[in-house]
Amino acid sequence: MTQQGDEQLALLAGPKARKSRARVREPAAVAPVARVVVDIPLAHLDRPFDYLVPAHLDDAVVAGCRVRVRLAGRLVDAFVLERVAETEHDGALAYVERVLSSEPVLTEEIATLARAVADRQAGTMADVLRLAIPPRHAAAERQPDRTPRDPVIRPDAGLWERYSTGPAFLDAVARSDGPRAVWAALPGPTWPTEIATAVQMTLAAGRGAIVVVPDRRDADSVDRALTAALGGAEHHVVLHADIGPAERYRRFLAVSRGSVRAVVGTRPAVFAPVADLGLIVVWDDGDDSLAEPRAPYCHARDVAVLRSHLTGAGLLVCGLTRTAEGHALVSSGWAKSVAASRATVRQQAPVVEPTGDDAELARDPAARSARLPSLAWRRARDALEAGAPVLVQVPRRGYVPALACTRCRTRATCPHCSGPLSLSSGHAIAVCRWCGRPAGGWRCTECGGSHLRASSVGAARTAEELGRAFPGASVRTSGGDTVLARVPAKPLVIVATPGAEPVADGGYGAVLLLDSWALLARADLRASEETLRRWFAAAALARPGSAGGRVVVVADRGVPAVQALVRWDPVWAAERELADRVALGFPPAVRLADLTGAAADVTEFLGSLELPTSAETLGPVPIAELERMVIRVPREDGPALAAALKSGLGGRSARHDGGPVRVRLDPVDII
DNA sequence: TCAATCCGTATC
DNA sequence: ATACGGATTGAC
Repeated sequence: MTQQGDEQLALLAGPKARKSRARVREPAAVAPVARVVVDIPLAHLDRPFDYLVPAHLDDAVVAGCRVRVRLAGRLVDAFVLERVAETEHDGALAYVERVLSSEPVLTEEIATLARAVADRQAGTMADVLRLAIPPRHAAAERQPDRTPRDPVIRPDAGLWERYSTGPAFLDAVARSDGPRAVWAALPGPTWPTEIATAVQMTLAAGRGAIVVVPDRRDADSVDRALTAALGGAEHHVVLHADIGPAERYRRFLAVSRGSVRAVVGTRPAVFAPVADLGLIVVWDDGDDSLAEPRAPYCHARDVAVLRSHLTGAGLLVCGLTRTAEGHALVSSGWAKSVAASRATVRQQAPVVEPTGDDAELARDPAARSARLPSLAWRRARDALEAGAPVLVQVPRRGYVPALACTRCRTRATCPHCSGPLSLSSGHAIAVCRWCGRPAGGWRCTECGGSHLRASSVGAARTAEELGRAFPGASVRTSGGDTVLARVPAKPLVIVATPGAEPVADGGYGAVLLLDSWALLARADLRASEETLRRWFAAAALARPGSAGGRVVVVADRGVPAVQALVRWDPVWAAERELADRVALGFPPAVRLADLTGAAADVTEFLGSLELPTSAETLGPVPIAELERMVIRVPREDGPALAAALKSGLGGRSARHDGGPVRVRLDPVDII
């Protein structure tokens, strides 16, 4: 049947074409059908297609390799999922046109994972594979493999003994039990070493490990710790954008060919084809960098959860703070909590002192002009006099102001859907950024106040202003393009934006957290969690309280985020955050879909969906020239929601009607 | 009656 | 996307 098609083609094409195609193809004798996934980002083509393997490509077409096939008349790239004996397709099969490389870059495990991620996100497998498999670089394939050498394993579980359930977790890793844990790391610079120990244990058990981190800086820290733990740099690879395409593919091959069993890297590393995976670590899962900004908009933590679920690999979701999503894994019973006892925390954490921003300003005139509260100024001066560096965290510019109660400063939320309220310029009445309803007659849920104001976004104090407050100390800034990695144990003032705080040798004597309102008042559902993340990241660089480490946070003592910092209790904060999200109907307690596009397109698309009966639609909200609708379903209906969206998108792209509608599930930045 | 064009559908 | 088939339209 299939040969027929080929002969017909030859006849119709006439002598000229026959000349260029001298060879009449015939299918391979064994398993002549290649099931492929085509690299086309169209929802309705997101399924396997069968092609015949011509006899002359029999050896070259292997499961997982890249090929070129003809689909609807044009040549497209595809990955071979498997070779099978028969097709279920009714029509004639076309032949595989070309083999780009026989390198099996798509393993069965990653194919299954990519399918699951696409299904969860209402996206296509092709989009996921574009993240998971780097572009080919022929030269790298020709390079000989490194011969794997067993790493020197000298497990040192000491650091993990500081956590009550830490040793149990490591034991389970060593037994290849696939333990799942959510770990709140103690402050200080040891977390990369603790992660390296867990990786070491995994390798010692004969399994592979992946560590996913938000950025290059963290990748470098874990890289150093792994090099130290494994007795050399040859037992692991580092994956991030800065290494370039050729090197990226070379390292990918080292993993897929099995010469390296440990990987540390940014977002895409969660898809690394590590064989016999024993552990996935996701560090600092609250960082936005772990969320894919383009389709399929997946979050590395969620991918890791799926991968752990599909393969039985262990999972360690961790950070100095804990996200509501991380805590949900604990509260559902799927993962265990790993945290230090209160006594250990008191030993390791710095002393945190809040001071209101309306508190007494420092008497020193220079400190006054920098608007430094007296307490902050005194703590910094004491540290500098003791010869220790001081870290000042200032926020980046450009936060969208939200509305808050004038009386008690509680952030104003929509009475209808609990979305954040905002005032757009020229409008007197506050409007919900989620459902678009005007919030007339608003009342504060905390104090009953009825007046709103835009939370002021304090301008970041300049380094010069702060420098004048501490004559004699030199001031350095870290942020933007100039990020410092380390600073010496000298009386320096370091002004840094969140995420750019350098590590100080021996720790900072004092850490000042300024402009907290700018952080807490962000028009973002995750404002509180994010603020805490940034505070903990900076505060963790201070010396322990017993060694004189002090943290001053300019914020109201009564704010829960401040309490969490003072008590150094990220688990308590996460419990609270999750409870709030359950009460308000936010992820991860529910699943949200964000549909954004031209108003008519969004309306039409929404109308075409066969949503689960539990679905609640919110909106529309104008977003620039476009419009946003939000669909909310209970968590258990998440798969049904994703399936409905996928099928709706499939219909749309098949009929190519209407303009583009962007569909994101549980987007991190929804406001 | 036939060609040109439009629309809908499948793409292996 | 793009290619194809069947329906539809319009000119002779």
